[in-house]
Amino acid sequence: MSEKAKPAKEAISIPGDAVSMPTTIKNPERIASRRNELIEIATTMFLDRGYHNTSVRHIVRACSFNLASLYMYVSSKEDILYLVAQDLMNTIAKELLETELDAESPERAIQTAFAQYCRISNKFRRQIRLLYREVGFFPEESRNDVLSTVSDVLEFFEKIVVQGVATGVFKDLPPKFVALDMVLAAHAIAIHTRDVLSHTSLDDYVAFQTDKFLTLLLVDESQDA
Amino acid sequence: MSEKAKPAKEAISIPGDAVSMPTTIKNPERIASRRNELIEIATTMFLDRGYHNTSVRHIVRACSFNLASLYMYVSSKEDILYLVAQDLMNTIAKELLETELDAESPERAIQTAFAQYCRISNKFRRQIRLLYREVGFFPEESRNDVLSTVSDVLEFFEKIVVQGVATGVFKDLPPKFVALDMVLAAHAIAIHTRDVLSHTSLDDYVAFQTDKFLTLLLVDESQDA
Amino acid sequence: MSEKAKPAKEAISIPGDAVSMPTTIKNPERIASRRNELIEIATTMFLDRGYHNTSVRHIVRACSFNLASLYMYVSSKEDILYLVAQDLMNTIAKELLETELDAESPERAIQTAFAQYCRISNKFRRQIRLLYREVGFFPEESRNDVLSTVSDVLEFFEKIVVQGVATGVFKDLPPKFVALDMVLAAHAIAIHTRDVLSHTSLDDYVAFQTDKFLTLLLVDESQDA
Amino acid sequence: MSEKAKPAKEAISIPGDAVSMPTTIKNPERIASRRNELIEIATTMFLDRGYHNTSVRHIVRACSFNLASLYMYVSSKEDILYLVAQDLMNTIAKELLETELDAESPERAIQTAFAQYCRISNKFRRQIRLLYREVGFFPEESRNDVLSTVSDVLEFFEKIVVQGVATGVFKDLPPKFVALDMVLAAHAIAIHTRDVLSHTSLDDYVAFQTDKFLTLLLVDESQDA
DNA sequence: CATGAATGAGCATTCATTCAT
DNA sequence: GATGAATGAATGCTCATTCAT
Repeated sequence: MSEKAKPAKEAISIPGDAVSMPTTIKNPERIASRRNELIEIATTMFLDRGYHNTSVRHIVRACSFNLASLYMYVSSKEDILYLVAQDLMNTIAKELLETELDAESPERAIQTAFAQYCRISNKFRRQIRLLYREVGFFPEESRNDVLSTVSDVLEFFEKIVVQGVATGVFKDLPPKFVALDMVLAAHAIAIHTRDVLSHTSLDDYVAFQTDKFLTLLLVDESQDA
Repeated sequence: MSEKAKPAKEAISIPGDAVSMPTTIKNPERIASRRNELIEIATTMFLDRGYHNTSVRHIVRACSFNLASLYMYVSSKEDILYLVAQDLMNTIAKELLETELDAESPERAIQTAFAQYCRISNKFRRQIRLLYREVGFFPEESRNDVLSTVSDVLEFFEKIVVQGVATGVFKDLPPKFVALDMVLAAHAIAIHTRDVLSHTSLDDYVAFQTDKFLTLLLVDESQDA
Repeated sequence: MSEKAKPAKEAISIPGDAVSMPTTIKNPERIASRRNELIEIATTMFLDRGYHNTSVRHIVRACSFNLASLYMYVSSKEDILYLVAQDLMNTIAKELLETELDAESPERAIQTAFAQYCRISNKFRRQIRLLYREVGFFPEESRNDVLSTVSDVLEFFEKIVVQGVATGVFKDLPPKFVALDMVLAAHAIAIHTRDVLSHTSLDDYVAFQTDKFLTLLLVDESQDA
Repeated sequence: MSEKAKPAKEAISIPGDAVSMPTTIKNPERIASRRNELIEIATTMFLDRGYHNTSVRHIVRACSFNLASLYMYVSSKEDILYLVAQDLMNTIAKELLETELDAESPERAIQTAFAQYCRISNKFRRQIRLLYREVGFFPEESRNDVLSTVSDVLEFFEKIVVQGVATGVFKDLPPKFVALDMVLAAHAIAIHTRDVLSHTSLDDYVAFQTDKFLTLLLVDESQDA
């Protein structure tokens, strides 16, 4: 590499590029920056008013470019939703998947991971609500793409369970169901905020759920003693 | 009650009456029948095409009355959604609340109630999805009204847990959280159909969840002996 | 018929009714009057600027109703063109078909009919140009419908030729081709106005063409004697 | 001519040069080649989708240069249509004008010329339809320019007639009208394809028309015998 | 009480064209 | 000369809602 080479070139990730979203624009950095602006603005608006109550005009009014330009970076309103959803899922999943787990103890791994995902669910409450609401309107392909990130999250928990079972620390319960249970318990913070938080604190809820999962998973505790 | 009073008066329940939904129409039976027709027709359409892709014109085309008349019985498109949501929640809650439970055994009561609610969630998958999606857009008052029925469902489970704890059959776990867990586990059938049903049957899922809840709730049987 | 009956009821002809152009409007007279207004205004504009350069907004600005109302009487911009084309063709064909012909003499019938159609073609020059231009853009069904009126015109001439041939006054030439020739010669006044009128008068042109057709058609008179 | 002058200078004919079509570009060969590329590509598209349904973007996507460059060689979308129309007319006229005629016999000349133009009209059906449709929208100057080529075609026939009349082979009919008749009869193959071809073959039509014109033109055949 | 007809405001999208580089 | 990117203005059409009758 020469010193003058743009070393961060690889760092530019173009939103929507994964699933081939066609553009006449040549400069990838420009695409990235325009789409990112779009994502930021549209996310807020979709969160505030919902996808269907937000017009493209409304979005673009808050952008640094104009309506016709918008259509140089996305090819439909749905594309914007897709961009937003993908970004949301990525942010959420990334924050979870970066969590450092205790490789020695599945028990502690579960505790850490679940606590982390609860924290994330709490932080991204509205985003998760948006995803629950609007992903259903996606066409096949995009929906699958977005849901694949949900699968990543599920797998993250699944793997911990599988490892726990493999090392004899956890009972032999179906890992998929256990993982789903955990994800749901965390999502409930976003989706059923009232029911979760009206009577106690978030910490209490997380503590209860953690206890529950460990009780279920850990092999006979009485024998541990 | 005057002699001239219509004795069946109580039998007429006017949809939407709970939460003030103003009308200039005097005859309550007319209101009830019009609104019921509306609910029936709109429900199908919202389920098929979604709320936002269904136009008021489209709805009214299938009704026995006309567009202008519709606005004598509801005051906006949102009102129709509210009517539909309320009806859906009532149907679902009613079907659960009618379940006959074994008053003697909280264990069997839980089994019955949970199995029943899973059956309901499976039967009303699309309806539950519709509710999850659209209720968030309701204004305060209507949302609370619809969600109060969710509370009824939660309480139904809560009471069983409370009773089980009271009779010493169940461990002393927070009943609200346990109830929420159960409701979520059932809703997952509707909301996360793929994840729940792709690898096993509904029965397996229900069995797993039932086991889980009983394991959690029942006081250590081995020590009882 | 009672005296109070609306005797002219049958007289209301709804433009576009022949080919089923759906409407939510119930009152047929209203449909007729709205569509007629539309036809009158759109015809002028299509004539002035062409179909593609005339926007629905532009048309409706000159109407007594508004954009949304327009779409209660037609279902697309194309429908307007169809209405206009149909009306043009009907006007033209009607004016021709009403011509009283000398039933005794095919020779005089041809003279009268052709002269009349030349007069019409001259009067409706721009309309004929419009039809030539835009009919090609119609979808199958409407095009056939409009072209069927052209066939009526062709048949009008064809019948005269056939009768002339049958009575031995005309030579046995293919009537379809002869009729087409006549129609084309008349249309040329509209389509090739420059070439037709730049060097002589319309009368000269008509006289030339009439002579031509009679020369072609009439069986050798000199030999008859 | 200087020695350095490009000797083939005269060979480069710049499309659109006849009628002032301004350009900032200096190199005439470049203009010619760009415009020719444009003509080739746009012709296909106009033929396939019509002028109004073809966007400048669509055209340029198939070109070797880009949108902004296009506007260095033409100054509007209409210019492209003009270029195309001019080229179409030239191609058609050239193919006719190259026809070798029997200088001795006006009769055979007419036969050959008309047959040839019918062949051309059949070959270029869609092109002729395009011209009929769109030329009317041209502004004065360009229309005249395009129509002057039509005049060339008319004159081609006119001259034969004039010569026939001059040599006493043809009757003294107005040559302009006869020529127009012939051109129209040929164009009918393109414009009234259905009516011309639905009942017989092209050859029959041409034969009929040829007979017709000869019957009209040739001086008293009975006396020839 | 019912309804036929109307409408203002809005929608997503596309266009021909221009200009800074 | 070439081109990537931008943009103002318009397009056809639909919507929820209202009123005169």
